[in-house]
Amino acid sequence: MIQTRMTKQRAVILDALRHVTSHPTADEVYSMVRNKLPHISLGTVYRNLEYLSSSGTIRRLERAGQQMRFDGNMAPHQHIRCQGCGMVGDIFPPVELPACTKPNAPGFDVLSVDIEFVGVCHACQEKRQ
Amino acid sequence: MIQTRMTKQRAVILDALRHVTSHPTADEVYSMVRNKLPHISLGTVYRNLEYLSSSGTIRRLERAGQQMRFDGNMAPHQHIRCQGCGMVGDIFPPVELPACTKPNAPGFDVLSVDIEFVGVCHACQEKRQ
DNA sequence: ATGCCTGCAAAGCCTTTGCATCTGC
DNA sequence: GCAGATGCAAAGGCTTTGCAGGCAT
Repeated sequence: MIQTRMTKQRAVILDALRHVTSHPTADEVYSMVRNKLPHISLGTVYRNLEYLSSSGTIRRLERAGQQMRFDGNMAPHQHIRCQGCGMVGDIFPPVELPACTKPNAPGFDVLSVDIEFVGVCHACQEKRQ
Repeated sequence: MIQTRMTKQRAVILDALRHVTSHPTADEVYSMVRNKLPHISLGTVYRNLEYLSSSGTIRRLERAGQQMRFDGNMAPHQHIRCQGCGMVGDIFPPVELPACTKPNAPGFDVLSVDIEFVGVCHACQEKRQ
């Protein structure tokens, strides 16, 4: 990617993500930034989220079957996802596998581990009672 | 869900998943079973995969912003996903977090951990050279 | 015989993309 | 000025769903 220009749209999107801990979806980012940029398009939001995440400025949380979510916090941490509503919370500090862990993965070169927790948020717990 | 009938379609889908270690996507399952049931519809495949996974007969792998994949192997194991092509391999035995691990997840009741590895499969390694 | 299940096709949802225009550098 | 970026809208890919008929129990 050759994109380098800090346009108004990109700056506002990045700023919005950094001032929030809610791990918003693309359309949530879209409505967040429309307060400041009423004419921004959803396509632009997607293009910037794609650029920012693949350049390592933000994190993309991707789970198939659900929407992608984005995180402006680059400090090392993990996530927990609510089984009921999909809401994502932060786990800090991150938990680690024992240092000596070597997964048995024939046919692959292991690059990294991805640890995510599954839980129920308080709002969804109340709904269940 | 009230579905209980072992239809020909459901039996063939389940059988196909159990005789394969490739973690196929829904459309891969579709083409696998069309050998035996040429007139099966993709909708039926999706409905059965949904039923079988939510009844705990098969596993649904939903991670990484790609298509859902399905796994007929219910023995405890983990997965590694190729960064390049999305292929999924098995990790056996599963690696574990230290028994005393308690993630700091304010606002959530933790239910489980989801550990997945990221790597590169041999085919994709050769492409990169 | 009943109502769960299927095939077909259309719709839904999220995301990507083509194109003309605009703008940061 | 020019290539990168935008807005708009259409298209794309995967998944779900409505409906009428079919089949397992």
